[in-house]
Amino acid sequence: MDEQARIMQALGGVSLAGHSIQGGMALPPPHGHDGIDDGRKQDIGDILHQIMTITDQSLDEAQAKKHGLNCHRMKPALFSVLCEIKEKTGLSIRGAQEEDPPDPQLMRLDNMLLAEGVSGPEKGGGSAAAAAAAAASGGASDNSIEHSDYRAKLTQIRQIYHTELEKYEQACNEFTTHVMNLLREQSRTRPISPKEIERMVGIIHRKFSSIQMQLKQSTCEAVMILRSRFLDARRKRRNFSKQATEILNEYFYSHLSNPYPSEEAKEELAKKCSITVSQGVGSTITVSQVSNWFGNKRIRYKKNIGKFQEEANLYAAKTAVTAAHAVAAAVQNSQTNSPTTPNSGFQMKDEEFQLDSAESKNTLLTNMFTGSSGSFNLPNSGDMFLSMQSLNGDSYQGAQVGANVQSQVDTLRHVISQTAGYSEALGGNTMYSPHGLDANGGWHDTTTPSAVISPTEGPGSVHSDTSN
DNA sequence: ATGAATGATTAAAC
DNA sequence: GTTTAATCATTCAT
Repeated sequence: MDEQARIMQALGGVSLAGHSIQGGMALPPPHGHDGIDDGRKQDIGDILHQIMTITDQSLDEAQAKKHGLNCHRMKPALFSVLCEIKEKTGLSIRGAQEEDPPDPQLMRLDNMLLAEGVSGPEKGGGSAAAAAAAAASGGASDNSIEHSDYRAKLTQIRQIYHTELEKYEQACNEFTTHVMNLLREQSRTRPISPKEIERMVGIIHRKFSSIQMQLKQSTCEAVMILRSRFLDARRKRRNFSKQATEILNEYFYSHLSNPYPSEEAKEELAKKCSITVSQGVGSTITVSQVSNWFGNKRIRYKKNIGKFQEEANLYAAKTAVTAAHAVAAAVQNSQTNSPTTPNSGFQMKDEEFQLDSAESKNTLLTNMFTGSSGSFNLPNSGDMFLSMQSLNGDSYQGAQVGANVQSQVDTLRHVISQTAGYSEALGGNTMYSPHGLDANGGWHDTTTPSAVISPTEGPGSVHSDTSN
């Protein structure tokens, strides 16, 4: 009967997933031993000794001894004596220790695991299914794509938790069965009431549930760590790629008078930024990230305009090239083409000037406006600004090119105004307020005349709907 | 190591 | 819902 051996092994210590059950698991000593006077009868002493040591014997030995024990002539007498003693000592389970009070900490852990979706009903199948589902719905919701990684990891934890829990449960049942068998067997040689067995089972279950609590505890910890690492995105903040920042800055400085991109514009910016960065490790940039960026940018720009002047000039000049080119194209177009078909001229590919004239025009414009020496003062910046405005508002009113150019007017305006105030700002006086910012520091509503919606856009531009 | 830059979060206001 | 202002936490540059 190898069951005996297995019980012995089980009693020696149960090892589960690294946790070993030690101490407290041993069977309680048979009751009433200390009630017997020493050396009452040699036979009894022998039998007791055999009972005590039977578990140490090998299988065959034990089998033989047990047989001998059961056939011993004194056995019935000893049994009744043991029964009597046991009754007298009255150790027969008092109160059965009431039902274990629900441990508040255990309840807390249970609740948390349930709330985290670790111990609750399985939703979404396996980890792969969950991840796939998250990825599938990613296009619709930013949340799920952001948290798909988190969910995958959570499912992992959940799986580990469940398998471990099952293992514990199984081991607990196995162990209980073994102990019960052992006790039943022993009940033939010593008196054991069903109550006692019940109590033993209770003890075993308590031991195992304390181990389960450890498991729950560590699972909770794991979930907490996961939470803090994944849900708090600040922990894994990555800087945007150079290109993405450039795109965002371009938009910002070319819409300086009203740097509040519409939802649509944000989406487009996010798409653009994501495309340009798609190859790299850099995460795709979401609409909410664009919103964050603009929020940060606005407040930081406003807070310390001086610090952003260089950058502003850079981007303003950069887009000013586009604007200038657009204007030039428009002018040329209006001169050479029929005003009724301005589009054909305006849609002239940007690659042209980006290839052959971007460099020269860029430096030209930059030098012209900002003055490479840094001391160049634009005496008639206001005139230039006005001329620009009239260019846009009057000469081409009604023509769609004017609408398109409008979005660049901010840029030119900015370059001009920034240039005008450049030395002052560098001197530490940041009192000067650039166009688009009112005295209170708010972006006033520059009433852009019907020009905000541009039906024809250059390849590099983002749909700019400044209404709203 | 240290401070600046920067993306994200938060509360409060609209 | 969005925006502002303050703040946090990380990354980058020195």
